[in-house]
Amino acid sequence: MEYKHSEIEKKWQKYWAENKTFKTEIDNNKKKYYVLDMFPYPSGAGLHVGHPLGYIASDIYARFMRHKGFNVLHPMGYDAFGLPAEQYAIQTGTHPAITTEKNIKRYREQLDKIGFSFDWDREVVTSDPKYYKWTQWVFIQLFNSYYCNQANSARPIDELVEVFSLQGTKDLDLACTEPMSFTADEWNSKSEAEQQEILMNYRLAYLAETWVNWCPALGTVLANDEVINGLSERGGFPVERKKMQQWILRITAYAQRLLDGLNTVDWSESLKEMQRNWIGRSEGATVFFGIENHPDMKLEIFTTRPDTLWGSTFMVLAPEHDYVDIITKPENKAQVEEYVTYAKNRSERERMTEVKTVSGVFTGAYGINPLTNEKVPIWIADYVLSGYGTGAIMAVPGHDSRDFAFARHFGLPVLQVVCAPGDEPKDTSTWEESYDSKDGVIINSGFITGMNVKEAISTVVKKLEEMNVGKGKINYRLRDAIFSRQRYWGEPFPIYYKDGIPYAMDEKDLPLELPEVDKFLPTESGEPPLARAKNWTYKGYPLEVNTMPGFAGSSAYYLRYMDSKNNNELVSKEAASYWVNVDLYLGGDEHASGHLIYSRVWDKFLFDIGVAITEEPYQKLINQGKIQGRSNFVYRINGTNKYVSLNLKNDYDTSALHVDINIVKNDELDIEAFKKQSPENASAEFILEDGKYICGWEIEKMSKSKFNVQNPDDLVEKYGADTLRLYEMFLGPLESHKPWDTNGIEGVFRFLKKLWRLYHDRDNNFILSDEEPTAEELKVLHKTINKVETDIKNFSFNTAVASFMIAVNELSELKCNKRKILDELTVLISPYAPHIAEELWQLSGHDTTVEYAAYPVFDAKYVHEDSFEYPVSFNGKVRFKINLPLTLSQDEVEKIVLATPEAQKWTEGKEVKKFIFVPKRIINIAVV
RNA sequence: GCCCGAGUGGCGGAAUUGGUAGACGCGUCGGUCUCAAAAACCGAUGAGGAAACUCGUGCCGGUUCGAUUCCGGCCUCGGGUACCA
Repeated sequence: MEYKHSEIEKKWQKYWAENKTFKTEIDNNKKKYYVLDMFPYPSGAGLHVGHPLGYIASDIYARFMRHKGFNVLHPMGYDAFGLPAEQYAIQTGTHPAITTEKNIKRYREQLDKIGFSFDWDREVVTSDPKYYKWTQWVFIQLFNSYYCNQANSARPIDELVEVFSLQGTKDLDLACTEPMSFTADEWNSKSEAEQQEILMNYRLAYLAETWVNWCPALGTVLANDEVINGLSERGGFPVERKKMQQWILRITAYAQRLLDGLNTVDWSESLKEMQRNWIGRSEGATVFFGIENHPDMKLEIFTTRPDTLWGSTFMVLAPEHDYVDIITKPENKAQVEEYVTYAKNRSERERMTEVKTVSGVFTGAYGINPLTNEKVPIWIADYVLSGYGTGAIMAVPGHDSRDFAFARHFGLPVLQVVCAPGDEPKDTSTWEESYDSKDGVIINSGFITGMNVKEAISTVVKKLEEMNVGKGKINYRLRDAIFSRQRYWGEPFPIYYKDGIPYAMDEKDLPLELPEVDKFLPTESGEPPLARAKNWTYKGYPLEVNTMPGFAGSSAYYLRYMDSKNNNELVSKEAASYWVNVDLYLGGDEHASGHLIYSRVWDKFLFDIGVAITEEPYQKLINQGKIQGRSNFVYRINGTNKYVSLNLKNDYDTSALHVDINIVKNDELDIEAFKKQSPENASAEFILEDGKYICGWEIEKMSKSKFNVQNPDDLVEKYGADTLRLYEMFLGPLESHKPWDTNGIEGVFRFLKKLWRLYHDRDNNFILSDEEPTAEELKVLHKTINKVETDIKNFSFNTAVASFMIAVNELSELKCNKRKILDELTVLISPYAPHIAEELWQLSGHDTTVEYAAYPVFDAKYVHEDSFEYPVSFNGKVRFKINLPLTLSQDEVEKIVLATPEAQKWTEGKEVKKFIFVPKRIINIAVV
């Protein structure tokens, strides 16, 4: 009568491993399906129950699709480069490779216990030279490429060299750092060093001096997505702006394609929106203003509202703008310098928190509006950012809230040039806010007066272009990605310096392995740790001492899984053509502006150079919710060693203390276990309610210090992997964030015991009846099959678990232990609880015939007792039995079924809305 | 501020295109078995009411024979983002 989960689970895990049950090969007779999890960073803390949530869901889907006859690729690996192992190395001297290997081993043990159907033969580890050889290879390709805006594709840099030597920059539209223009003759007369410097302006991986996010505490620079509110994402340390020479990826070249691609993928609307915001496309125009007393200079500004040119009453430069020194009048110099110094010394964080403070200073200079020839004062203010647009704006206080606040603060004039539809122009001195809306009619604006805003914008842009004082322009918020880290534990750059000029290593010399160093710290002169390595040279030239950032190794790993053992190519044409891209990708939404952007850029680049087959790497993406911690508290009466139960604590003066959730069950404290925890606890006294000590609880982040970390191994040991799998799914919708709470796990465990008992007698002998199931029993089965399949397809894994429970309850009530029911039930449940399913399947023997049952759905009227009618859909009572290949989709099955004489006879004269198909015997579980 | 998302019993959460709100599980209460406990099983469990019945899906209003679902206006809580011109 006993369900021995640990015996069963060990047996099947061993069987799967020994038989390589889940090993996947290219099979052109089967349709492919690629299920991928975001691979984990193997941290020293091991897995907690939050990690497997997504893995369980993807495993269920992978197993389900295998049953459906697909050739499923479901790999796993490790994102193994990262800060924690390096910081541990700095503290202890242990090489990060050793720490990483140890952690990976632990992760693997933990993962294996949960019974995942990963093809471990395809495992990748980003810190393995065999793997990062290809990360370095991609970097070389990026270095050797430029982006042609006309072709909208990356191209080999050699091609550009040839073009330059023939026509210079004439007729070219290239993604670049700074616009350049030169003739073929000029190019040809330049030295090697000069030419290389120019090429750097166009390479997709380039070296440049820029403002970076420098984190002194971590001793490295960070990418924009690694900085949150002015603090480092990892560790929460302050981040400063600093000008440094860094490797950068020209991801902005792909901005538009990143945006367009979002329309072709099946991602959640919120995630797509996050990416759209991060890319931040805005359409507008650049306009050249004249500068009084500087006839040879033009001040370029960017605006999204060229229609408001007549309403511009002043201009603003960012404090870092190059023109500040040049145009400032001598009498304003002192004030301007003071302001620039003030602005420079404000940290990013201060600047962010003091957004509402208006500050600025007048330069004494005037700009000249190219359309109106009006003179407008030029100010300096830090609400204009040097990094966006041109670092200079024309201020239109009447129609921009920030300009409005500035104008009011400094008493600058406000003009109205747009009028709300159906409204009369109003005296701007009475305005309390600007009219920012684009819905309106232009007034007081020369030749565009009377037009609507949209019309006016295009008319002005046309005019600006005619007059050669501006042009239409699209700006993106997206910035190029800083790609250097001053760290040891990352991929070395395959770059060496000859006379200070960077060159890519020969591909055949890859991988460039990480060198040994005596310490994992920067050198005394502040150079990155790799500068400590002896003989860190290539062909006698010094090698790059920075390493690549965390996102390097994770940007193309999905391609590598397709062909992970291939030592000659990142991925073979054959493998890439068969597997194409990821059909289902599961992971957290914290990667929206990092990994999921970089990875898409790499894929597009690899597509451009003919390695990847599609432009989008991840077709469908699901963000599983984070599992939060649920802490338990005990209440100690202040100044005593007495603890009072939750509902009585208001009668006392108490302090809440975290208590280890592992000694609390359903919020009831295990007093004996508590006493054993420490000598102090041993003498504790308790004030109980109803003979129990009830703990309080709160939702917090899962962390060791809060004693609320739930380790999956303990649960697997106690309840088994099948219970854990079912319970994690049962917890709630996959995508919502939810606290971990073991309060309900017993219910799921009970369900599995019940399932086991359905086919076992009191002495734990397997019992099975060969009788034909009754109509009632079949109804239970088919209802469940239908519901569970629909749920899995909708990724509604929690409701599917409920259906299993209902089915087993009903079958228990019917005392049904029929073979036919068991066979199908086992297959159905196996994605969720594979171990028990395998065991029951084996005990019962199997049958692999495939048969579809088709239920026509038609409209009918339901007559309510209150005598009104409403339409409903009913499942038809007639059903078809047709033997068809498993690989067919529902649509294909429908087509075939509808063509049969049987179906035509039945559907005659009836309005059949759709058919529901239930594949009966699905497939042998283990041996795929 | 802006952009998303969500508010349903004591708790986690269910409810095809509007159609018996609260599936399933936890907890609680009662019972069976037992010397007893554990395990297991059975029953009850949104609120009020003896009952018939009434009220109930954040709040207010609307559409409808009928609204958790659709529309308008608010409130609250999450998440993202932030002087992007």
